[in-house]
Amino acid sequence: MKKVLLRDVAEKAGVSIAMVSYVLNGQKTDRINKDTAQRIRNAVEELNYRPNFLAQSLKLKKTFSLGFIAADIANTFSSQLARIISDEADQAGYALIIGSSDESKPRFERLINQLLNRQVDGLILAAPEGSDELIKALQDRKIPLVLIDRYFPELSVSSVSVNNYQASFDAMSQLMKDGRKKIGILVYDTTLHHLNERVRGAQDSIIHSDSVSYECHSIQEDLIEQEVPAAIAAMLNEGVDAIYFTSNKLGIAGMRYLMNHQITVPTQVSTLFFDETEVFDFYPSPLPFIRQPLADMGKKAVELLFKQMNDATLPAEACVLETSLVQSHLNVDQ
Amino acid sequence: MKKVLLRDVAEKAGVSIAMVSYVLNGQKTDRINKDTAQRIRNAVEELNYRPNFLAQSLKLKKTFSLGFIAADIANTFSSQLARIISDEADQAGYALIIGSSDESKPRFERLINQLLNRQVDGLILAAPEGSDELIKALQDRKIPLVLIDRYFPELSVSSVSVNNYQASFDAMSQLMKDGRKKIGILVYDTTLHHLNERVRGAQDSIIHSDSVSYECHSIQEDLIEQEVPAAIAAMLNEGVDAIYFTSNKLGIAGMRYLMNHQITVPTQVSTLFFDETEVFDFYPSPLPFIRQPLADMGKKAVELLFKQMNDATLPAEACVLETSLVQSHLNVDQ
DNA sequence: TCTGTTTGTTTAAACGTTTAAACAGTTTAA
DNA sequence: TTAAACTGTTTAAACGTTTAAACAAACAGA
Repeated sequence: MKKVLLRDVAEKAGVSIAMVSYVLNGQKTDRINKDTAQRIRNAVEELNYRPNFLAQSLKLKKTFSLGFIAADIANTFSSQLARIISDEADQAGYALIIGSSDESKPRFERLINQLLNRQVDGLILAAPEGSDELIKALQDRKIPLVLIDRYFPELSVSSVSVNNYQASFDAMSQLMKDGRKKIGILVYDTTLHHLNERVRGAQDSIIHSDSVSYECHSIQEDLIEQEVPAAIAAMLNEGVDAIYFTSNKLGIAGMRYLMNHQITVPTQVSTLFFDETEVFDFYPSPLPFIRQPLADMGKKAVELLFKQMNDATLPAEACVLETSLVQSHLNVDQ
Repeated sequence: MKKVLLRDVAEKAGVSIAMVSYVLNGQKTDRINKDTAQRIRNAVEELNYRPNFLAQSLKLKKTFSLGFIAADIANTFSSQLARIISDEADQAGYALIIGSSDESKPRFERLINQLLNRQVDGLILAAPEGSDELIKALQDRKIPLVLIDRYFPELSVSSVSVNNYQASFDAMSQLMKDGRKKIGILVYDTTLHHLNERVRGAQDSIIHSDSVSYECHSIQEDLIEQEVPAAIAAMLNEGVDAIYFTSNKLGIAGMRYLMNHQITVPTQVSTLFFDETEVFDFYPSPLPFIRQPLADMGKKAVELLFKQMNDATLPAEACVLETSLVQSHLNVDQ
């Protein structure tokens, strides 16, 4: 079962391979004889010819594939994003190669090199901590590139993100309006700007009111299962009456602790999550959370990327999308 | 910022491009002058040369990439599998291109063609309903291929799956041992063999005991949100005291219904799930489930695929892995 | 001195496409 | 009648690698 080549089609149709190529690519249609064209199309059909993508790409210097490096593809946030980006790319005739850095900078760098070796036409990146110079270097090499979720304020690179500061600010206002007096904030110990913005927004909001206080606990990403329980225990000890989880993984670890210790929400302590997960469905009470517009983010990222691919001289564009504060996940459709 | 080519390196080192290629690929090491080799390596380093993957692949007729088509990448089962397969491929120096058929056969076919056009070296497929002839055709074309999760008993293709029948059989035995008398089974209305095996195993198990009865409800995949509530309502009406959800999506939809109607588990009705999800963490009582050995499945699939890629004449190998019945997800690590 | 071997390197074809340029034959315009 | 323009098709170079084969120089054995 040999591979069918352009040459085989040409032979069968009794023409040169150039003719087959022209017909297949719809070029010189005004010049080519209708009968010949039809003969070629028939041969293509009969032999079930499929062009070799590698050869095409090599010649055209375009692979019609995009790369997406997620922060952690096992995380719902990433996988849903991947799904949307994949669909968008697909619709435009592009394939998507997905990688997961697992928040490791060396791994991130390796993946980028892999993708570039494979000559992807553009990159969508959820960049891990400390990867700013790396991103800068890519930009200097004029590689079409869009950051998603995370971004570096000192870098002028196209990006899609949400209003982390405002979202947190508003969420805390809501908690205070609900009468919470002492708010605990859980965040990663990180330099990632978007996460710190979440904390800053929360703090600024709480500072406005002098009857409410807060305490902020930093968690090492790789020690979630140890440090989150400790932090929550400490908070509860301090009389915290609301906890703000600034990421979904922190939230899940936190809720697991609360459940294991029979601490009920919102009666004993109330909670607020950044990001939505299916797990909320299984908790007996509504759990309010900040929803990111995943679909819009993915679509916008692909859109910005295509823009750049079409015109490398275009200036960077930072797109900031609005989040929404959702009171409950339950009973939405029943 | 022009791309650095083999030619540029050769020029810089004052040798032919063949020499550079030989040095880079570690060939003819006994012949090549040590100094020349070093000079070439220096030039490679200084110019930061990266080989063009397309050109390499075209020449070598090998792309060092695998394709994985998931049933639904937004489903935890698929995304975790993707993660494992991706890691395994990565370790072997292969990239993974991921697609999601969303259980649609036409989409599945399109994805396969895309992947083959891109000359992937092998495929790992979670095949949707009715795709048996398609798989057969691929096999006839001698395309290295491993089925995962789903398989077709009438086809002799390499596959990795779990003991669906036995898992269900044992799970039902456990429910009966716990005193359940009337068991409801929820399954998709499908011809997918692995799902039907789950039902068959359950039925065979229950039939053994004449004091226990069961009823089985078939759900249309695209109407889950309507049909699952209806089925559960009907079951409860019939006095069912245990429900077996044969897939995680069915389980989640089912639990959402139970929660919205304040029906508690296991006091009012007990449950059993095929597949594990993070959502179980958030339910106040332990929820028993059948666990599939995801990591083993992914690893085995990659292993079988590599085997085939290395020797196309090898016979198909069906690998059936053992599941485990887990009583509770909670308190495992605290 | 001649032949054969070893060492170090280059030449050139190949992988499967795309496409500018060339070509031959026919028609049109002056 | 001759040149210009058009029609339909082919030729051949290019994309960036790999690698078999050829080559040249140095050396060894007779």
